Amino acid sequence: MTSKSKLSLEPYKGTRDFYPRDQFIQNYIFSVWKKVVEKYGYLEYGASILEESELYRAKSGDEIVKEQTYTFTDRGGREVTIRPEMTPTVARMVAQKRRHLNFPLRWYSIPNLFRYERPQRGRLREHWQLNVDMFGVEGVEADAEVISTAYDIMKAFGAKDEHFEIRVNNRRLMNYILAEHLSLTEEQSHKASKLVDKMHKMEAVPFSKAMQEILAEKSEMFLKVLRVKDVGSLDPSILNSAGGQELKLIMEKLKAMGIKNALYDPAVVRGFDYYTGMVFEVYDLNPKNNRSLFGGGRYDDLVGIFGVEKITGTGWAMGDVTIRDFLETYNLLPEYYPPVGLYICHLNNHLEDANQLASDLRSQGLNVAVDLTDRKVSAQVKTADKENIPYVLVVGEEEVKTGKYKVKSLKNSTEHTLDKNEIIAQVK
RNA sequence: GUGCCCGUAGCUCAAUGGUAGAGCACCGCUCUGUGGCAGCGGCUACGAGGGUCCGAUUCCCUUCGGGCACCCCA
Repeated sequence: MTSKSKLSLEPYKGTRDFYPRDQFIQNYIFSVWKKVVEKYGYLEYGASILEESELYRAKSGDEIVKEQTYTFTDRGGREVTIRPEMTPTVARMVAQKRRHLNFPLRWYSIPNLFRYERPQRGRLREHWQLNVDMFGVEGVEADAEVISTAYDIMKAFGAKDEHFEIRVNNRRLMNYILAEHLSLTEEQSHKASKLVDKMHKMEAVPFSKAMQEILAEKSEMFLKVLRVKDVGSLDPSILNSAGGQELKLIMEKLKAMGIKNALYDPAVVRGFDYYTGMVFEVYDLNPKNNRSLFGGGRYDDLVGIFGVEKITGTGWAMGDVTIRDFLETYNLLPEYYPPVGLYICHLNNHLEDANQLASDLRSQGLNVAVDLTDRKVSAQVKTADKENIPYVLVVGEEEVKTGKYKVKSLKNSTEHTLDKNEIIAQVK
C-alpha cells in the first residue's frame, strides 16, 4: 500500500478513460443516436447494470453466463451478473408492466454493457450500445421502420450509401429452406447455418467443399439457393412460404422508403437463436475493413420466457466502439470544441474585475472561463488557444475604465473592441 | 479459452551483450497588454519479475500489457 509506483495508470483491462476530447466524441455519437430515434418517436428508458444471473441463463445458457460475463455472488447469496446486453432487461421490463404500457412501444436506451473476454479491435470489455426496439407490432411495417432508423442514423453521421450496405434476411425463410425445401435434420441445419455465417469470409471452393461434407448430395441444391441475389429470383415454393413473403414485403418497403443500399443476403444468419423473422446486418463496405458493424432482427418469443402472454418485438443495437472506428475510417468525426465560448485573461490586480465581467456575461447565458493564474498574458492566451476556445479577451486598467474590451478570435486572429452587450452578441 | 506477433520518453521511431538518441509534444526564457512562427534551455524511457553472463534494454523463462486470427458474438 505504501508503494506508490506500483499503482497502474492504465484503465482496467478492456475499458477506456474518456478525457474531455474523447467524451466530446462520445457525446456527439450519443446525440446523433438520440436525435434520430426521437425523430421517430422512440422513448428513452434505463435500468441498473446489475441483473440476477438467472435472467441471462434463461436466454443464453449457463456456459455463456459463466465464461463471458462478470458474475458474482452478493452478500445475500444472490447470483448477480453485470449486464452483457440490454435485450433481456428490456424484455423483463416490458413483461412486468405489460398491462400498463401503451402498445405499440417504441423504446431506446444507451446502456454501458460488460462482457468478460479478451479485448480486441472493435470489441472491448465495456462498451455503450444504442438499443432500438419496437414491441407489439407483428407486421413487417415495424421491421421496415426499425431498419429505417438504423439507415437514418448512418446518414446522420454523414455516411454515404456507398460506404455501407444493409443486408437483410429472414429466419422464418431460412428455416423453411432448411427444414422444408431441403428436408435437413436438426444437426445438419445447425451445422449448415454456422457455415453460412462464414460464407463471406471464405473462398467459394472451400466453402462448397465444407458444405458438401455437411449436406452431401443436398449441398448443390442449397448452394444454388445461397447464390440468389434478388428475392424475386427465389424458387417459387420458397418465395411463397410465409418467410419468403415477409422478406419480399420488407424489401419492397425499404425501397419505397428510399433506402437504396438495402439488399437480400441469404448469408445473414446472426448468432442468436431468439430471432424469429427478419434479421439484418449493416456492413462496412470499405475493402480494408469489410465487416459487420451492427444488426438486429425480430424476436417474437423473447418476452414469453417470463411466462406471460406473447408480446412481439423487433429491434437492433449498435455499439460505440465499432461506430467510432467506422467514423474515424471515413473521417466523419467532428472537430473538437469545448463548451467554453470565451476565455478571460487578466493583468496584475485585475482578477476581481475579470471575475465580475465573467459573472455578468454568465448571467446573460454565456459560457465563460477566467484564467485564475497570475501568469503573463501570453501564457494565459496560449492556454485558451490550446483548448480550442474561440474567443479571448484581456482585462486591464484601460478596459475597466472604459467598459470596452478587445475581443480576439483565436480562429481567424481578428480583434474587435466591444462592450458587454456586443460581446454577448459576438460570442453567442 | 487456443495460436501467432509485439512491448525503448506523452506520441512516432532509432542504436547497442559494456545502462540509450532523434522528431513531434510538454515546461521555461527570448517576448513583464495577447496564441500560432523562430531561437535557446529544460523534463521524461528500456512494462514488471526471475534466469544465463564479469556485465542484460539486447539472449532465455514467467508475468502484465497491446495487436491479429480462431472460438464466440450480445
